Order: sequence, then structure tokens, then C-alpha cells
Amino acid sequence: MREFRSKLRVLLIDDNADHLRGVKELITLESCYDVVGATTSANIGINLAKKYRPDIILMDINMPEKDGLQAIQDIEKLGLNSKIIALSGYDDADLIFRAMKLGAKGYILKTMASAQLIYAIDEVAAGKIYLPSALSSRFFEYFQRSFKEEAVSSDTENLLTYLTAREEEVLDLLTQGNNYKGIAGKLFISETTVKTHVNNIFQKLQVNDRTQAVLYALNNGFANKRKTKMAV
Amino acid sequence: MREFRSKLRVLLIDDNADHLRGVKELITLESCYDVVGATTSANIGINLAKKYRPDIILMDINMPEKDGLQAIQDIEKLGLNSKIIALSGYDDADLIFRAMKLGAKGYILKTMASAQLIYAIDEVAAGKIYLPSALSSRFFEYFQRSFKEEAVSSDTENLLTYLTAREEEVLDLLTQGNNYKGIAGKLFISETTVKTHVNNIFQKLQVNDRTQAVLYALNNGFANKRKTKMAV
DNA sequence: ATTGGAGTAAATCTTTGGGTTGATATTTTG
DNA sequence: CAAAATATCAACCCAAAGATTTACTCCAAT
Repeated sequence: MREFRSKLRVLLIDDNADHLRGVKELITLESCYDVVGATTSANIGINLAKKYRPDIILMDINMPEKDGLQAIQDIEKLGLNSKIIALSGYDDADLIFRAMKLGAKGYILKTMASAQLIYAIDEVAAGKIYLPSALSSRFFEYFQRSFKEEAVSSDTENLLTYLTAREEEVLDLLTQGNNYKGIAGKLFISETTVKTHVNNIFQKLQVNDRTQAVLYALNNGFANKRKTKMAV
Repeated sequence: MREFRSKLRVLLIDDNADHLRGVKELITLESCYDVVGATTSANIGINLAKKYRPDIILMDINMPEKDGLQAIQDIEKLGLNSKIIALSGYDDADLIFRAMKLGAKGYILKTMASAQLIYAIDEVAAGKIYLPSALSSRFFEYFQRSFKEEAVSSDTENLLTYLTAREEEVLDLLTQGNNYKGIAGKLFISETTVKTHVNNIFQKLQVNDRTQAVLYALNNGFANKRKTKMAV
């Protein structure tokens, strides 16, 4: 897999000029890395990323001008294969979580020793994901808390279990935005039959209309082929 | 925080009797741990957990009788403060992800050295989360892949951006299952005005009815106070 | 000063949705 | 086998939702 290319190309984006300079010198000292760009502007950084397609991008995510997280997202959308390492002054769980969610391959604190910075770059360059164990713990606490409510809320009885197979089919089509006619057509039954099913669904889910039925379904694990999401 | 209690209590659940015995001996050798139970049955294990409320539970998640992941969920629901460490023969990303999602404080492979097992227990007992770096990488790859599709799908224009502030308010109430009357009452405007807004929303989102509007909103990042979820 | 967007509202009309009752065939299950 | 649950359909009615048009006010941009 190692190609013929001699050095891995690194792009630095950090609005603190002093820190930027320091990191640049530090990385330049490493024989295997080549700093192809260093800028204090997120927008310029994004353009440099487009231009040079660096192997590694060190991105400060606490910048005033443009949100560093947004910048990560923008760069990820470009579909370059650059590996982004988030640089931050804070070990805030939410920041870490969001950075990782957006595709950052690492997250390091500015206060960390320079040796650790190099180590992180090495690891990420090697295709791994680098999170110092302290931050990793933060991440997992946050991660697990995000799912806690789910588990708790699911102790209330799930009314979906009372639906018959046919009713589930109908509900599934409801959650795809179909009206009576659409459902009737797709299930090859009459519209009045669909109405009967839908009415039974309303009774069982204890709701008054289709919108509430759809919401109940989506909020109570009616997964059916639907991509569900998590709060950003 | 350290209490007057001398030893931390550990419960072992592993359907492989040999492995169970080995781990039990290993842990008993450690002066700071006390094995309060060791069973090859997940169900018995759950009952032992209820009875002893151990500090640490080592749970094998590859058991035929009962799914170990299910057992983790069951124990978590009991609301004991036991910290569960998942034990597995496989470093499957999906398994790791699901175990952590269910609240496991650690995940270790049966093939790992005994010193590492003890280290993991120490770390978890100290309130940290322990994932060997190799597994941690697996986890993050899986984690980021789960969010990839989201980011990609969002390259299609988000029609929600065209909504006015008022329309967003109305849509928000729609996504809570309100009808015209309910929305009118909550916004202190007439029902006909609500209809106007809703119709404008339909135009802008290019949908035909409220259910489709709600679905569009939920599928396109209309987060508004709503707990969103992620596929299990 | 005036244009345009946003929010408000009413009138009208058509379609869809929701509730009810009752009927029949099929399947499940005790 | 008999009883119960499920799936099918019809006819009915009323309420709610959706489409369209018109119009007034306020506010911001020019």
C-alpha cells in the first residue's frame, strides 16, 4: 500500500498564528512529513485542501471566523481522502463527539506534549484513529448518555407490538407518506379496507390521526428500512 | 469517594466453564477483588446481579442460550450501578458498537493476556471506560460509517432553508402531531392563517400533505427539540 | 415614497381523512 | 370442531385537510 511518494503531506489550519508557527516547525522537523500549507483562515484552509489534497489536515476547531466543525464537514464533503485531526483547546465532550461524528480521525488538545502530537499524526497517517484515553473516556460517556434516554423511555409499553402483520404493512406505508389510495394500490386491496386497517391502528396506538400514528411509529422503534438519526 | 468497603465485588458470566474457572482464579489472585458469583448462565447471572449488586460484571456476549447483549440491556435496565465489561471472542465492529451503545464500560477479547484483563477491570473500576486501542479503532470506524450516509444525503438541497421563521414554527407544531386547531391555539392566530402557512410549507417542501411534510422535516435535520435516534 | 416579503385573515370549494356499522371469508388457536 | 382473531369490503356521514383567491397590515430595503 505504501506508495512511491516520499513524504506525507500535511496541512495546518489554526487561527492562532503563534501556535500555527510552532506546530509547523515541529512537524517540519519530522523527516517523514511535509507541511504543504499553514493558514490561520478556515476558508483559505478549505481551498488549500482542495488544491493540495494533503494526507493529513490539522484543524483547529476553536476559531472565531468560521466554525472549525463546519470546516471539517465542508472538507469531508469534498471527498478528498485527507485525514483530519481536530485540534482544540478544550476537552469538551460535546466538541469531541461532534468532531468524531463529522469524520475526524483524531482529536488532540493544544496543551499536549509535542511528542504526543507527532504520535497522533503517525497513528492517523497509518490509518488508525487516535483519541487520547482521557478524551476517549469523555467521548464514550457522552455516547452512552445519548443512548440512555432511549433505553429508559422504552420501559413504557410499546403499543406497536399489538399490531397485526397486515397492520404493520399498512403503517409502514403510512410512514412513507402514502395516502389511502396509494396504500390500497400497493397492497392490492380496496381503499375501504385500508381505512379499516388504519382505523384499527389508530385505536391500538391510541392516536387520532395518521400524522400522530407515523410519529408514534418513528419514535418507538418502527425501524422498517428507515434510516434513523441521532442528534448533532 | 473510596468507601469503607475493602474489596470490589465482581460477577462473572461466561458460558464456557473452563474460561470461567480460569478468569475466576485470575481475579481471585488480585487482592482488591472479590468474586461474588460465577455462572455459565445469562439468566442466573442477571439474578445474581440483582442479588449482589456487584461493582463489576464480566459478561461474555457470545453465549448460545441467551444473547449477551440482551443480558447487558436487561442488567442496565435494573439500574444497579454495576459496571459491565463485555467479554468476547470476536473483535467484530458491530458487536463492539452495540455493546458500548448498551452501556458496557469496557470490551475485551478472550484472547488477551491476563494482565490486560486485570488492567481493564482496574480502569473500569476506577470509573473509566476501557477499550483496547485496536477495538477502539474498530468502534470509531463503525461509528463514522454510520454517519457517513447522512452527510452524503445532505448534498441534495435542503428545502427547509426556504421556510420563514413563522413557517418553521408551524412545521414544528406539525411534527408534534397537532392539527390546524391545535396550532392556531398555540400560536394565537386564526385557523385560516395556519392553513395559509401550511399550504406555503407544502409548496416549499414540494409535498402534498402534512404527513409528507412531517417526514421531510424529520429526515432533513429539522431537529427542533426532538430526540432523534440511531439504528441499533 | 414605493416595492416586496412576511404575517395575518376570510371566503369558497373540493378532496381526503376519520368514525361507525355491518357483513363475509379466512386463518389461528384452544 | 368451535370460537376468536384477522382480513376483506361497502355504505354512510361528518369533520378535517388541502387548494385557490383576495386583501390588509407591517416592516425593511432602496
